This record gives sequence, structure tokens and C-alpha cells, in this order.
Amino acid sequence: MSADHVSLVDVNNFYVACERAFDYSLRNRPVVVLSNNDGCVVARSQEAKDLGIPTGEPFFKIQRYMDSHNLAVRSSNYELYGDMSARVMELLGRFGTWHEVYSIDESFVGLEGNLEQVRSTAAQIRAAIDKTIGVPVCVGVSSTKTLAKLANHIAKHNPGLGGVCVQQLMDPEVLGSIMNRVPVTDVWGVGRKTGAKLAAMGIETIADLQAADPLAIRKKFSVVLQRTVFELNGQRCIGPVEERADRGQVMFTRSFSTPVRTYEAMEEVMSIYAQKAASRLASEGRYASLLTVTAGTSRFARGEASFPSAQVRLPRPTRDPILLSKLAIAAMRDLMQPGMDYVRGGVILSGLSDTPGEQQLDLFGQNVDPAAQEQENVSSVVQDISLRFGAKSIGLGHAGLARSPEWSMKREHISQRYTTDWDELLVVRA
DNA sequence: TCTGGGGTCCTAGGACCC
DNA sequence: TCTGGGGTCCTAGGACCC
Repeated sequence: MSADHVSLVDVNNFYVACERAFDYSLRNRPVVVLSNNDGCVVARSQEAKDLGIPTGEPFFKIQRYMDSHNLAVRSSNYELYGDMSARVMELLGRFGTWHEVYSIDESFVGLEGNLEQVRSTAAQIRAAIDKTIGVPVCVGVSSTKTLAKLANHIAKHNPGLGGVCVQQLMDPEVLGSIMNRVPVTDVWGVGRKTGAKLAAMGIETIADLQAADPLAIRKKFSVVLQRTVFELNGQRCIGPVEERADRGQVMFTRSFSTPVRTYEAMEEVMSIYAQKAASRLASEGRYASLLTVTAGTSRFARGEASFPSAQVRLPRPTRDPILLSKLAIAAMRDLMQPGMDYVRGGVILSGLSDTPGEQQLDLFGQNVDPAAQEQENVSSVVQDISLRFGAKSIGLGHAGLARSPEWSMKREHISQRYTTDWDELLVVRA
């Protein structure tokens, strides 16, 4: 980051916007997108927000709105969202002096020039994304990331601004009244718990936090919140977003559509999830040195709970799907209590590196263990195929996908994969 | 009946060493 | 047996984010 301006660009109600970009029947009516398994609401259109539907609301509680308020419902379609995100990010990369992708629908972009020029560039970004991709974005501009987030928040809540807010161009009185009114929990990095603790100290609004003593904040909380105070005062201290390839772990965890109770079903889960996680590692060209398996009963159920979790240190960095699958199955078998209703489970790979561990070779350069050598060969073939044709194309043992397991994900309201699947391309009739 | 998934960062505390 | 401090490394857990 240089001595220019920081902007935050994000898509309004991203998942809903993606669905709407391809389906005109979803415009001007309440729309929600559901989590995996169609469990609860993860994204809402403005109309759905106006109906009072909160994020995280279980689907069954709002199903009645489908009839009474013409509510449209979609299962989440991550192929579509990932593809739309890539298009937005590619376009954003053409504007600005630097570009950091922060999440699936948010980027920080460095903008140069005087404030009027910056406002004009922000408006161009907005128009370009709307025209070529068909999703609405808001742009907030200020001197630090935390303030740019805040400016974006202001742009979103004040339609009169036309989706762009350059904080330095705001009327100081208007800005001041916002800072004195907006609760501190709306600041990036201040959540519910910290908000409650701050409130107990009399720090309730953004202006209160801005005026707080950074040293006192550091002592009572952490350097994280201290940095937030600095950033609110225009001092940049939040560094660049790390590149994805450097990140620390790969997870594959899911809720099941029906509970898993037996060793056999759990083995199937662990086997498939370990292979999915391994295939993700392969696509990123990385290897793991630590395997974690988890499972859990419902947090909402009465009666005895069970949250088995174990870590397995791998003998050497690997992404071998057979090895990971076997180890995950074995670790979970020792821990789970058959008969309990497990509603979720997962596999986490961490301790990631770019190079595999050394194989143990004998004096003649042969692998010490012929069985291990053979497994090595099979695994690399499996990895090769799943890299070329996708993880669904091949599976080992339990993961042979001749049938979908009973517990696998429910997606009853899925939209078409307009952009990523040849069989579901949008047909335009002229 | 039905309640998401995938991450990051920081801190405290224990084990171990000199 | 008791006395002491400083340092590193690792892990678990908390808090937050989208």
C-alpha cells in the first residue's frame, strides 16, 4: 500500500445478486439463499431483510412467507458464486494501483489521484461491474481499511449517495453525527463479545472508540483492537491480506441430511471427506503434515452430546488420498460412540507446505516397503484423474460414487449452474 | 421433522531447555 | 533438596470475519 486512498468494494447481498443476475423472476421480491442442507438463511435480498428475516434463521420458520409474501428460496450454489466472484475480481484488478481480495465478494483496491478523481473512479468501477457482470456493488473510500469499511457501510445505508462514499468528501457534521450514532459493533473487528465489554466501559459508538486511549485498549483487550483504534484515526496498521496459497489449513466439514449412527456410515463420511480435502490440496499444489478429524451431535438436541475430535501427525507431508482416508477412518473409529446421532463431521488438513516429505529409500534407491510403493502409485493415478476431471469423477472404496450416501447434502432449491456446467448453460432465444 | 461452512489471528498456559 | 529466570515451542481456545 502506498500513500494513496484505500477503497473497499463489495457486492450487495452477493449470493442473491448472483441468483438474480440469471433469473429475472427474482427481481423486486424477497429472496433468500439457504445454507448447505437447506438448513438456514445465509443471504437475503433487501426485500427479505425488510420482512424481518434474520441471517441464520432456520428455513422451516420462514417457509410460510413463500405463500404469504411471494418469498423465493434458493439452495446455495457455490459453483455459481465462485465463478461470478472470479469475474468481479478480474475486473477490479484493472482499476487501482493495488488489489487485495478479502473474501468471495469483497476487495480492497488502492486508488490514486485527488478526491474528486477518486470518486469518479469509484463510480466507474460500479458502472463497469453492473454492466458487464450484472451485480450491484458499493464502494467506500477513505485513508485506512477500517475507515474504508465504514465508508462502504455508509454508502450502503444511504441510497442517495449512489453507491459511492468518499469519506473525506462528506459534510463533517453529517459524518460526525453518524460516528456519534452508529454502535461500535458495526466497526470491522468488533464483535458481540468485545462490544459488550466496551459498552461496560462506556464505549458505545464509533466516535467513543475513536477517542479511546490505544494503550488502555491494548491492555484491556489486545493488539488487534488497538490497531482498530489507530485505523479509526487514519493511521494504517492492518497489513495486506495473505495470498491464498500461503494459508494455513484446508477443511472439509459438513452437516448431514440425516444423522450418522454407525461405524460403517461414519467410515464412509471420513473416507469421502478425506479424499475431497486431499483433492483440494492437490489442486493447490500443497502437502499436509497434520490431519484433524471431528464429528458432533446436534447442539439443539437434548440428552447426551458427543464431540469427538482427534489429531494425527502425519509421518511426512502428504496429500495421499488413500493414506489420509485410512488414517481419518481409524482415528474416528476410536472416538465415536455408535448409536449417537451425529449430525456433522469433518476433516481438516494443516501444517501445509509446498513440498512432499522424503520417501524412505533403501541402498538401491528402492522404496523400503513394496506395499507402500504400490500405494504411492495408485494414489498418484487417483490424484491425477481427480485433478483433470474433478473430485467427483473418481473415488476409492466407500467413495465410489455409484450412489449418493443417505446422509449426503440436501439441495432441493438449487438454481442451474449457468456458468460452469455445459449441460446447464443459459439458453438465449432471439 | 427441519438450525452453515471455512477461515484468520491472538493469547494463555504447559512442557522443556539452559 | 532447594533456589531462579529466561527463552522457545506447541496447543487449545476465544473472538472475529464473510
